[in-house]
Amino acid sequence: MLSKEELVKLFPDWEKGLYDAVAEHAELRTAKAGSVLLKKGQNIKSTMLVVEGTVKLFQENEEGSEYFMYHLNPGEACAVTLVCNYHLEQSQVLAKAVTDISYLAIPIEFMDKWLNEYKSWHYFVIRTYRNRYEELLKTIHETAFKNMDERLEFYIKRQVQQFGNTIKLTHQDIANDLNTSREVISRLLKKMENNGWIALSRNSFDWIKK
Amino acid sequence: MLSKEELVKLFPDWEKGLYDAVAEHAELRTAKAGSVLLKKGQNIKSTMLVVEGTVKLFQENEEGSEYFMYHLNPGEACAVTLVCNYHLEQSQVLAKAVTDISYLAIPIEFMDKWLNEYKSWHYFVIRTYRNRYEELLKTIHETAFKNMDERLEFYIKRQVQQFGNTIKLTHQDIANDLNTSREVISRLLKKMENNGWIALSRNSFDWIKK
DNA sequence: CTTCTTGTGTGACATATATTACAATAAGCA
DNA sequence: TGCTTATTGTAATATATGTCACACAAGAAG
Repeated sequence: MLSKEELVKLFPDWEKGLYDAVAEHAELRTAKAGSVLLKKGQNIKSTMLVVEGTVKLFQENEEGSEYFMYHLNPGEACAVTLVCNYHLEQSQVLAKAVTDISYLAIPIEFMDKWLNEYKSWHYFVIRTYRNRYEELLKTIHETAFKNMDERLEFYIKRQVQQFGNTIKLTHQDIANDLNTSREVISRLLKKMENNGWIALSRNSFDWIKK
Repeated sequence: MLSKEELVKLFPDWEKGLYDAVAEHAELRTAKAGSVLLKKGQNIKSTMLVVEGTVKLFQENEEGSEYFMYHLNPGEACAVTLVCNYHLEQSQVLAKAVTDISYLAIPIEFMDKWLNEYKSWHYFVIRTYRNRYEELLKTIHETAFKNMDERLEFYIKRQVQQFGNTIKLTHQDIANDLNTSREVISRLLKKMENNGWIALSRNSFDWIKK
């Protein structure tokens, strides 16, 4: 398990007893970059709190296409797994590790209990939902109003904010995240390069726009 | 104000003191069908709990285009206005009355206070966020993966669920909600009529598919 | 070095949706 | 009643995106 100091660093607003409860009942797990943490339709058995690395959240459709929604970073929780006490809830989303990650897994039976016992947990849950709700609003805004060139630009900027100016993704990766085809992304990236926004190479490119 | 009985009916899971607090501090307001309750960018001064009628929530873009996300019904709250205590938060969404409505307006200074004092309010806030989060997921699913014909079908079905088989909207209304053009909607509705799904008339149509 | 696999570039074409233009009709009102 | 306006129908055309086909290049594997 993590030391109390590490927990405090990641989750600064919790109360004392909550750190102890987490230390006692959470399991520290790791996952390799690219691995699937939660599938759509899967029964939720535990809550996930990110400790290290980055997680990507997707909407998934019937044919298995994925649509990128937002990132989860250390200190953040997967909203969908936070409140699923009563109902045997199934996940509506797909979660994947982008990098190698470690996370705390807490059996969902504690969720209801902790909501009752720890005010700071309650606030944590609300803050998590609020933040994710706002991320979804942004995603809807892009998807509903913008053309692919602008959506790609927004997507790249999110990547830059997460990982820095070098984006280590293939055109196919991006196409999957935006639910379009590789050719469309290749063409638009080429246009961005001509505009001096990016420098293309194989398997990656750099955001160089000032 | 509403009687305690009416409050209990609308919000069955609250604790005793919360009904009293609401009775004391909430203001019962009304608004005409079509009126704007909350604009994007507007400072949030009070929380809205729907008492009667239906409210529509939109995403709004820079040019003032609107994109329909979901309905709010009696007993439901506008998520974005629920947690905005600290920051002088601005609304990210647009809310409009679909029908004549009445609602409870509670000054936001009580939000933080009540979170501290009433466990049932805390649960109410979490449940609200969770439900709205799930509505947004559905909206993203439609927008990201489906073509306009399927999105229109989904849209109509939501209307039917809300208001029954007769949909009192012009083609232009629907086009605005789906961020497309009137002609597209007219063509698709005509196709649905040919398929025997709907019966068109002026200013309204009926869902007749079995 | 050669071969194979994966990623990228690009043209041609198909399709979905957006835009423009205009006619026809029902509803509302003077 | 007749005029006016809002709504609907529909064709022609433009644009954005999706699909197919194929060439070529960079790395990986042998």
